[in-house]
Amino acid sequence: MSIPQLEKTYSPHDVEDRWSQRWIDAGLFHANPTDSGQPYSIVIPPPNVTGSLHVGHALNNTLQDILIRWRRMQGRNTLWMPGMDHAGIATQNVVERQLQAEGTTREALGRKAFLDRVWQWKEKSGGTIISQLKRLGASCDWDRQRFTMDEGLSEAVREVFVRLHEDGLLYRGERLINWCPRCLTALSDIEVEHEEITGKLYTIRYPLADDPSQFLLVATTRPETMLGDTAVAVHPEDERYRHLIGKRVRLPLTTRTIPIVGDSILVDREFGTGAVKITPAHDFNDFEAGMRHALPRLKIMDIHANLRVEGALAEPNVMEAVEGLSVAKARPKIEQLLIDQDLLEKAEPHKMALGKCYRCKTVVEPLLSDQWFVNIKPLAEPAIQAVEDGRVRIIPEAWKNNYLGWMRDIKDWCVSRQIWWGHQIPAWYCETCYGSPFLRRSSDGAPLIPSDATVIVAKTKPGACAKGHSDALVQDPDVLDTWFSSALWPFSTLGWPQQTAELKTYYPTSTLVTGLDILFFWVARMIMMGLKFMGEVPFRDVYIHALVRDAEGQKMSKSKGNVIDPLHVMEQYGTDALRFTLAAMASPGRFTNKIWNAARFLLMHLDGERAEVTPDQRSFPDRWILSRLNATIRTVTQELEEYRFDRASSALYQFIWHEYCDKYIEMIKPALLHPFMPFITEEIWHTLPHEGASIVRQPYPTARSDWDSKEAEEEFATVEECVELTNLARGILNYPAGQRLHFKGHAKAEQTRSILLKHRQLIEHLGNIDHLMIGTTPETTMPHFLVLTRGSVDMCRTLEHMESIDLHKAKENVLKQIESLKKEVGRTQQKLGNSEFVAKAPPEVVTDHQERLTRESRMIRLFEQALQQITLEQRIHHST
RNA sequence: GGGCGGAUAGCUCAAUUGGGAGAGCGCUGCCCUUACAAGGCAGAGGUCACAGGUUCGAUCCCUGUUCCGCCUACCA
Repeated sequence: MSIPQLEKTYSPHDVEDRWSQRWIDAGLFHANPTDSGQPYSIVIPPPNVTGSLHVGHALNNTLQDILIRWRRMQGRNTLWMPGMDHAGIATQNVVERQLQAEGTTREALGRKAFLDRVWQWKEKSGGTIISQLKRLGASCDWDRQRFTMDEGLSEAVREVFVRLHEDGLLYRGERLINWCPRCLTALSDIEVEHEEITGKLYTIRYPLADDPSQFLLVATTRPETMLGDTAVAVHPEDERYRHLIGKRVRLPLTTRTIPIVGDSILVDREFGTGAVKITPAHDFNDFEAGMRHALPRLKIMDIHANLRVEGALAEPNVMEAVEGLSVAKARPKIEQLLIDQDLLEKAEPHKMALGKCYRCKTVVEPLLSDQWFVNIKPLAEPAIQAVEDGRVRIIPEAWKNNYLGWMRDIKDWCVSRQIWWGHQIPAWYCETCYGSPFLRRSSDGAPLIPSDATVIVAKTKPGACAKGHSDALVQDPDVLDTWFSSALWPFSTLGWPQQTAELKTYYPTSTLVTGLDILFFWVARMIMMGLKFMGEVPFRDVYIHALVRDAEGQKMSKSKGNVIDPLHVMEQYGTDALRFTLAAMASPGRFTNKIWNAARFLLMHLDGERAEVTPDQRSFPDRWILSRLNATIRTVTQELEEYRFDRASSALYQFIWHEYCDKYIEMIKPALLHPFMPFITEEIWHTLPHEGASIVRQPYPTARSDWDSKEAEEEFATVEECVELTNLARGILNYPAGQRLHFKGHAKAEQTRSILLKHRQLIEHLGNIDHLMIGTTPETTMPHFLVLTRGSVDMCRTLEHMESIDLHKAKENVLKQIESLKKEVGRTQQKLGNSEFVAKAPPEVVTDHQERLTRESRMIRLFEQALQQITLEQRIHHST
């Protein structure tokens, strides 16, 4: 039977398309809870339904796939659960932009029609990233794909919401929250990005009410909010201001007076003037201070962050100047008005942090509104414990402290969002009980539920309220934070709240693979929710991988235009090349071709029947490479256990390229490499003699002790030493690379001599040697030999073909060698001359230095002889 | 402001318990040697950020400094 041959170069595209489809058709990635094998499961970090594959996804999913394929080949009952996230704000933004292009808005469409529209979009083009993940070779169980807005997962969301509420871990209330004036929704604390900017610190004169000739100097970075001031605070122990506490100041630009209060928490005596204005409705600290002093909250901004100062009793010209303006536009107006009234003491440059929406980078404003919050401390406590006692391992461990620090200082989680795309909050209010219809929000017509309306939380719409009214129940118009549903992902995807076989088999999952950027957004919340609702951690190991950065170390982002498109890399070099590069952080392209050609070479030489041969019947090169293969199997397996993808890949690279390709070309074992490079290994595996339908389910190689061969490895080391010495001699004497030469080898020990005799032909072949003589004494007789030494062997080089070498250059090379050797000898001698070193260093270190000295000295002597020989040759050469 | 991590070859990074620092890419030179020029062989290139300390000996341990990154924070 003829053996199929490979094409001259590897063509990734055909191979990848073919195998992707066959793997899926054959159901090779499908997991079954009743299958044998210890379960191994991973839930995918669900990509946004709007997303497309970027290099971060490629890295994240490559690493997961390596783990999954490896464990599957090890015979584990392996599940990789795929799916997508509905990404509330991001997705809503996408569809709203489409509407804008069509000249309409979501408000014009109405909630129902808008949501239909989003679903339509999702069905049509929402799954781009899934097909891209398939192209990456991700061996997910695609039959089980989930979406956070699926009915099952939505049920889980409602269940969790109701139970949290029953347990007093969820409440609704009016608080100051982070508000994005562009997305028109509340954000949680961690959805705000802080950016350091240089603003101005304004010092403003607030006249005392009972003596307007006297001023209290107040420092602020946000002068426009002064219209909402309801007090000024000083430190109660500050001698400068103590006597003013209880008095009032006239609030500039308004007709109001406000009290001076003493507050040791808010006021830092060292900063600014030591007096600070309090604006409880527009600043988080001031909100707290306002509570302490029972101050009124005066709202002066609308949801677009435009000034609405009706209630502020602003002076008419002030009102006229700033009403309806954005913060950015109002600030210089206020500054000018203060200057006009001679109330601005100074304005100095000042560094400060500015909060921006992580989705759209709009400046967020603290805004007073009714929102839903998760009472997080009782959930955080067990989640801290789980990491502290190691039920969840964070790898690398350096991030553990990061997690613990954040969790210990965690704040209540604002989970309501004022958008439409998402899980609508399962809470109802009775307008009949309330006594009047709820107001309609001006922006979108949704009901504006007052803080004091009685709330009914239930999984489905109740038939009637507690008092039996059934005709005017209104559902909360808000939806939940996207991360609320993704926090449930490890168990909601497995069927919870139903007690499914999947849940029983695959929960807790084995490993979570993610980037650091969502440690708090997602990982921490999954741990909290998993412990609360499953009574067990959601995963054993969290592996946190690096974020992919560009040449300047910047995060990649579309707006910076510094993204590497993984699809482009796959196009150019193939998927396996991308995967291996990401795993190893090596450079792309070459490795696949190397493997391809090694396999090609093998196939050219494969013929006849292949019988199983025991190791001791094998040839020397066979025994050596098997022993090295064994070592590689052990290393790769060990490194994968420890999530050292980089070291595992470099071990594979080292073995395949340098040991297998460079030194041994007679056989191949692609299976070990399969998890890293699934396509090319599958393709090669099928051309090789094999049993079974796919490499995907082949047993992962394990080291077998009968392949270990210390003798073969030692013998090969000697062979290599000889070859390296001949190469060195070639280099020094600058012979052309291809020229075949004579050498004479001398072994210092009888055992080494027999190795040389045994492998004479191999050395001749690898060293491109015409004839290797093996002598008993090194030939140092002038003028015929150059002798080099290393470890156990001397190599003598007959000085022949002198016409083809540059003697002058050779001399230079030898002198250079001598020079550097002498330097080393000097250092070694100095050390050995130090009596303290000899006395205190461990004996083996001293011995090592002595041996080094002997070796180095001998090499100098040999090179000096060589120098004489060359000089002599030069003379002969000249005289002829 | 606080915390964490980092600074090693031109670039990206290794070096597990303190005893002459390595790889990949890039660079230089020589080779199209029938598996592979996306290749082979050889080579150059490092005050291990800086200053002290401990030690016979420090890239490694300790202290301080500088610079960079990330997280976090209410100096208005």
